[in-house]
Amino acid sequence: MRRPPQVLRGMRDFSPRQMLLRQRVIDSLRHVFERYGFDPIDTPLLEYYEVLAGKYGEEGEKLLYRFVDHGGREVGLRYDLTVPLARYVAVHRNELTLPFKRYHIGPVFRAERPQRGRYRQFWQCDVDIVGTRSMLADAEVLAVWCDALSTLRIPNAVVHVNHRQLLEALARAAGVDPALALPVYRAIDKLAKIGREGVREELMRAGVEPAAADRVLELIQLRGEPSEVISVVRQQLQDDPQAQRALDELAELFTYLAAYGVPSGSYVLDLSLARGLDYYTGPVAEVIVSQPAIGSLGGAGRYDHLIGLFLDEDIPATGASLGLERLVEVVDEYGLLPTPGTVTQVLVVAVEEGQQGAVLQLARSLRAAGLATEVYLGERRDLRRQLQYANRKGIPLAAIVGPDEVESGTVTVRDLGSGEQERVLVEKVAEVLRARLVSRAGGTE
RNA sequence: GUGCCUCUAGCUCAAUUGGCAGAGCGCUGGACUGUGGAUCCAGUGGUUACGGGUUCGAGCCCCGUGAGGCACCCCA
Repeated sequence: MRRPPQVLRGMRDFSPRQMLLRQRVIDSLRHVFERYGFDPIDTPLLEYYEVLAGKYGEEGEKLLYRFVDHGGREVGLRYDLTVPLARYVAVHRNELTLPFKRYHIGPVFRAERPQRGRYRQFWQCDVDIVGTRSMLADAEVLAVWCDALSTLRIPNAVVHVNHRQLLEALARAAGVDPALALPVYRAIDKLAKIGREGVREELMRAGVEPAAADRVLELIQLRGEPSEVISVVRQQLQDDPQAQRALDELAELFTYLAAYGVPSGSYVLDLSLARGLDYYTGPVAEVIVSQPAIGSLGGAGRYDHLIGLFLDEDIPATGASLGLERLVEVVDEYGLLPTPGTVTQVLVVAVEEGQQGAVLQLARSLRAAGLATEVYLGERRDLRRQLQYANRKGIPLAAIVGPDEVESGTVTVRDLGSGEQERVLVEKVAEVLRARLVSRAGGTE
């Protein structure tokens, strides 16, 4: 037997069932996004390499797919949807009414080593608000996030919030130049994974004095009800004006978040949260889910100077991203969205070859009535084979036409799930099928 | 990008110290000429991921490549 070719590392095919599930998740997200007035946009998968270069930090840069096209252009596959948005805003600046709210759902590429929930091609689902510094925008983006997560009924998802400038204040508290603070952030971010002592060791290794390390540890261990954490940190960092400003912003953000009606249990202020992407400037957030050990479902944050890299003018922006594959992983794990293996709702079958004409005619009228209708196209069309096809494919209903039915102007409707069967007049078939589909859907929920 | 583990039929997995490559499920046909999913019977299944090496002999040992997984790094 001939060996079929493999797909590229970190890239996958999707079966009909998988695609139907992915589409359902995407549909839910789209509906949530649109309910807040975000409009869709799309951008090319390929950008000039220059557009992407220097936006993601040293580590991110290595993961960029980069090549020269046949015209000798240096190009790159998009790494996220945020930088393309910034480029889009720069290009279409004069057509946009600010604040500009858009959502964007599509594939991005990172040349990483694949793992569960981590692929080289994956989909991001982003909402962003461009053109306002107001914390109202940051709050709205997080409110949309929480709405999306609860719409999908994702269990145990918690939004961890922090502030970039608070992180820098921590680095200062540790006696490290903010510009050289990367190892400190890295250590801080591992708190949940390696624990207090682990972080302490790593801070020391980064050259932090023991006393400063203890002070940092004390701060990052604060987590929980935002207003309480904020007041404690406010005292601890009272000599740091930048930290005070960040705390003001966070206080405002959390006030709005509550006003948006986001349940207080779905987010925490977590001073140990660090995010790697270079472009973040203000509040940052991450959705973390405990159950499938998949890490974060999404990242969010304010980036007030990214768009300015493409323009003379600096335009502030904030946004949030969800990873489709990781959402689907959770949805799968908990069976949150039972998905059929086919879109087909009805198979119209002929008992004998003589009824084939009647079958095609019935199929046509069922399609006109809006039902996803199939006829069996195989060469051997005995009844058994056709029902077997319906069963294997997961088609819920069959409409059977035989000599008796033709003679009496009826159709036999068979429910493949229950095995129930009834004879109905041709004119009523669509109605009866629809009723059965509804009761099925109602029954399985 | 670094380290470790894995790869046997479409799927899930067996195969003694290196000695003829197996089972269940699936699939095909039949028991069943107007009824799928149950049961029974029969049949179909393989370059052991790919390429090389050692050996009288390799699924098993060695090297390389590819893919998957775990950790690191980083992140969605």
